[in-house]
Amino acid sequence: MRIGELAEQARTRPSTVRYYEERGLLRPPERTPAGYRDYGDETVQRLEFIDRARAAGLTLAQTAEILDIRDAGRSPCAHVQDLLDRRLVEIDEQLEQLRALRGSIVELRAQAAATASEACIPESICRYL
Amino acid sequence: MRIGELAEQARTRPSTVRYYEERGLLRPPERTPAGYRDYGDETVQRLEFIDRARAAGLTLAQTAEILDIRDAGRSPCAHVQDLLDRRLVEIDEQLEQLRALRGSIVELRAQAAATASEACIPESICRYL
DNA sequence: ATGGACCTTCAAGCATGCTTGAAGGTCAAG
DNA sequence: CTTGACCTTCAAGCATGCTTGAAGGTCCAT
Repeated sequence: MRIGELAEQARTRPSTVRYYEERGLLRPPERTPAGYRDYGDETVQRLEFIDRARAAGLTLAQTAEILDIRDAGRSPCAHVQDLLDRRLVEIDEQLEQLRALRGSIVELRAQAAATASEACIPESICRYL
Repeated sequence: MRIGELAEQARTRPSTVRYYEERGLLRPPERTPAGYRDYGDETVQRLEFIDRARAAGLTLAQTAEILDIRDAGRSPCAHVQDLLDRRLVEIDEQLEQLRALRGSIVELRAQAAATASEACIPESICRYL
């Protein structure tokens, strides 16, 4: 299978497939006599795995690590569990930051509403901030 | 006041101040005979405003817009209110996405826990994803 | 007059995940 | 034999908010 068909089956693009190869997520495939990349069906699964990893918020570097472990013949599950656990911590931190940011914006609005518009003098630029 | 002292008073750095000037958030200041930038005290307030805008999650481009309006002699408050309202919508969307992502990771973990480790075959790469 | 702290400009780098462009080779159909 | 779709490599661009580096000028104290 050539790169175009592979990309289509995995719902991505040739440029992305080449990029993944460059980043070490895909191993360099066989080549046809003309130099075209020639993939087997299993590469579709691999691209789908990469997509699931992405959907879980893992970086390409982390995904490459997982694939390297699998390619070395070992089970990446423990590593993946660890990555997901840490991702969960990060997500909770991000959630907390976003909630704090949301709170401060709401508060800014409340303060501005309670402030006479005359208070919005050039020196302070804007009473909303 | 030269750029180093300005940066110190506003708790930032000379390189940042120059960058803000380049991005249009600060107007080109006077220059000393030697060509050094020469700032007045009000620039400290302006840098502090930029920092508050950043803390509210506004981009430099948006902050520049606000400052342009103020520099044109008009009140940017209505615009700022609009920006903050839209920022709030964005934050809510991001919160929703993060919550969804969190949920799917938790679910992945639950599924993996319920799956025999034998199911973690090379073809599927990892039962966690 | 020399050292060091400060300033100048302009260009490029960082991180992430790709995409786009340039210049060119391959291959099947008409 | 030409057209067009597809492929190749390598380099650079995008977006954001800066930082860092190179090469050089200024200024004050010693």
